[in-house]
Amino acid sequence: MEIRERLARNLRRRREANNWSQEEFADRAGIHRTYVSDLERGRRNPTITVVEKLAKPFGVTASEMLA
Amino acid sequence: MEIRERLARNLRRRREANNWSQEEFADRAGIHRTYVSDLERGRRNPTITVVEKLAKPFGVTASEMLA
DNA sequence: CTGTGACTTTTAGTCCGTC
DNA sequence: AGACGGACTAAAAGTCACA
Repeated sequence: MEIRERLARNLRRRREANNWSQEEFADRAGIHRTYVSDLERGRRNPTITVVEKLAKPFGVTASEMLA
Repeated sequence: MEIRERLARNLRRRREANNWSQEEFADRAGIHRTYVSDLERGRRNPTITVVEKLAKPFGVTASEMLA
């Protein structure tokens, strides 16, 4: 699943760029810690509203998270 | 739900630009006709793999469908 | 051709952990 | 700090008959 990989890499890259742990990011994004872990490993197929939540702490759009 | 609206409009706009009925587009995308109807009215919260399916017939990326 | 309600199956997403 | 598992609930996937 190509697109999941792309999201996974974007997420991890941006989170590490901000020096946030998965847990800290999860809190900021309002999602669960274990879910962030799964997403970064491309194990999940999130909905677009979740992608929007992921985008918010970075101040980017959902579209950019999938680019 | 902001992002669902954005997807809905992009989808309808692009489908009509190609002069495809919902049914014809559904066939091309490999999803059900009524699901397309729901999506264009913002009634569904699709996963990113569905967004990818929607993007394919237009030859664009999933990211562009959410832009 | 498209909208809609109802429906069943599948999976998204949470929460408890351990390694 | 993060990977990973099990069990659970909420919601999405996917389809249909009919307006």
